[in-house]
Amino acid sequence: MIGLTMKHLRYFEALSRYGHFGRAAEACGISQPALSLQIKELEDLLGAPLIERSARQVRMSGLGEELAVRARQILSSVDELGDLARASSGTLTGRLRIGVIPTIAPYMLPTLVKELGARNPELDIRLRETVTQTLIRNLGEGRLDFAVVALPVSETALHEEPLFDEEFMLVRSLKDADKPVPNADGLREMRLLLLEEGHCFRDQALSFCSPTTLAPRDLMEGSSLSTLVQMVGAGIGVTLIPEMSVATETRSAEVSVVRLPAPRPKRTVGMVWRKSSPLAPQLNGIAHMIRGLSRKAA
Amino acid sequence: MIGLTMKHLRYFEALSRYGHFGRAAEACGISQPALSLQIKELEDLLGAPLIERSARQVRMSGLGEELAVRARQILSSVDELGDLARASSGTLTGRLRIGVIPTIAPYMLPTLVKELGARNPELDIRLRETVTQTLIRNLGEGRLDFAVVALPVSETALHEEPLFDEEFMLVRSLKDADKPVPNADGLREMRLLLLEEGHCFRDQALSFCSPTTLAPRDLMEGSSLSTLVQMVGAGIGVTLIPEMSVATETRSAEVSVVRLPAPRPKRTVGMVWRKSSPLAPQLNGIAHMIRGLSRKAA
DNA sequence: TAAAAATACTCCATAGGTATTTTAT
DNA sequence: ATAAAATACCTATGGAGTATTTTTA
Repeated sequence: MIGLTMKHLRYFEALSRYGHFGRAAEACGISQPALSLQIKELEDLLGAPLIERSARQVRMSGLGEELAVRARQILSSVDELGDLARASSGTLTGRLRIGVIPTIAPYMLPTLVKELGARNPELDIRLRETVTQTLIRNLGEGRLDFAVVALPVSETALHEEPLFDEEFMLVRSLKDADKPVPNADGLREMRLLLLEEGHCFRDQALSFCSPTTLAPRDLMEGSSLSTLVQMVGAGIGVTLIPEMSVATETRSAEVSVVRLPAPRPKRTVGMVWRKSSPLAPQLNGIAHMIRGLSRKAA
Repeated sequence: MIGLTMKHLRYFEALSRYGHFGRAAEACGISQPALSLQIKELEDLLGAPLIERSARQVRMSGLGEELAVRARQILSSVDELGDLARASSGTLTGRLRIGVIPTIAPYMLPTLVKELGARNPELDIRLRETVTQTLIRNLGEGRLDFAVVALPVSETALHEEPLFDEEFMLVRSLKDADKPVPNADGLREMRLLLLEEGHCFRDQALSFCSPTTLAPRDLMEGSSLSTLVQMVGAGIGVTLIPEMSVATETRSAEVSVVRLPAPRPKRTVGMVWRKSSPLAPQLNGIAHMIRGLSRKAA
């Protein structure tokens, strides 16, 4: 493919993403005709139509779809070259894009960002908080440098670096504080407050209460651990929260927190990054640092 | 990595390959200063030195080595985009680069090329005959579209498509034609003629005669099956050759060819190609065609 | 008729050429 | 002294802009 340029790929990728010449051109910071021309040139180069032009909508041809996928891979590899160069300087510099799931972010980010910033003053830290599924996709697309999630994620292209295990704690109303601590069977009889669909912590908590597909008798949903704890405080039910969130979430709530009996539910918190990431040595360093921090906190 | 172009990668890849600005420039079809400029620009872009300039020799820095590897991968992915487009036309067109090992090439290529050419008049067939190891490397580098070798090759990036199994035949002097057919143990007592190092067929034949590391008592080497058979004809020893070569190689030689007793040595002949190859459907078609040809020949 | 893509043209940034200088052996 | 890379300078290709036309829902 002599004659093919990065611009061809960049512009075509944008077109496939937006499905609109004008929008794609804007995203690329060029004019619509400029993009049109480059796309046409790309089609000439490949000798086959990439989009079905019906003047009102942009539809990818089969070849176009396939090319878009490959173009994304190539562009992501190219972007990694920049990381490679920055990583070679040894120290962590430039931009670092971190993704964290919502049930970890509020409790870990403050110390993590503070430490990272202190040790690498040059570092431009960008954060993204969303569910595991989205983080994994973003990693694959090269839009994140690493993510902190509950392991395993089981993606062959990603490296998993365990950080620490942590138990789930039972949160219940103060007036239940004297009652015996329930086991998994007991929990199933209570009104259990859970995060909404999409959060892995919801699934982990559920799988503890009902290893089978049997759902707990009564179940309510909230969108953050904070909300759940507040609801418990209001006497609406009980919930499970990870150990690291206890200090923050129960500070302003009138609730009782107890450790559950064995088999104690737990999750493994870890970092994940692309196996191809040139930042691997630095990321391992960060993992080491986090382990140090969590040991100090414990 | 905004601003990075294919040219940067192409030129740098050439420089890393030739280790010489002038030679690399020539290979790229540009002048030496033009290449110098592009390399310098690439270094500025990445913000780090890629080569150690000591005026008399070009040495890659650590970063340079790593970049060269990644550049090769990217360029090879880019080259595949061209195949993708050609493949989308359904029929096999353009250039098809085939690699075949020496113990298959002379017996299979004539019919293969004839059939392929007949069915795809537009096809520009390029051939390369060399040992498996080199073919595999060439495949990985994107310099071949597929190869015909003895399976398995066990490369995770490559797809293996078995074509047929074939036995090894014993070739001995005409004056031994009446003697009983030796087994593996018997073979070890004879003077065995083998291909020189590097040919997988040599290893396959050896492993039959001496499953342990025990080498046969007496061993001589030749550089082609043809030579080996001629040597046998001259009464120098015995040798093993694959079934497909029997017709060709024994036509002009005064030798006796017999099938060996069980466990009969055999090899699996198959095609291999990059799992990412867009030509996969067409290559499967070729595999199908070859199976048909070999059935007819049998 | 209105929104979106394709054409027409103009301009300038830059890739690449030739000629030359610098550098290290 | 010489081979090889860097520098200087010039040219021309083509990428991108604005203005406009074509297309079809």
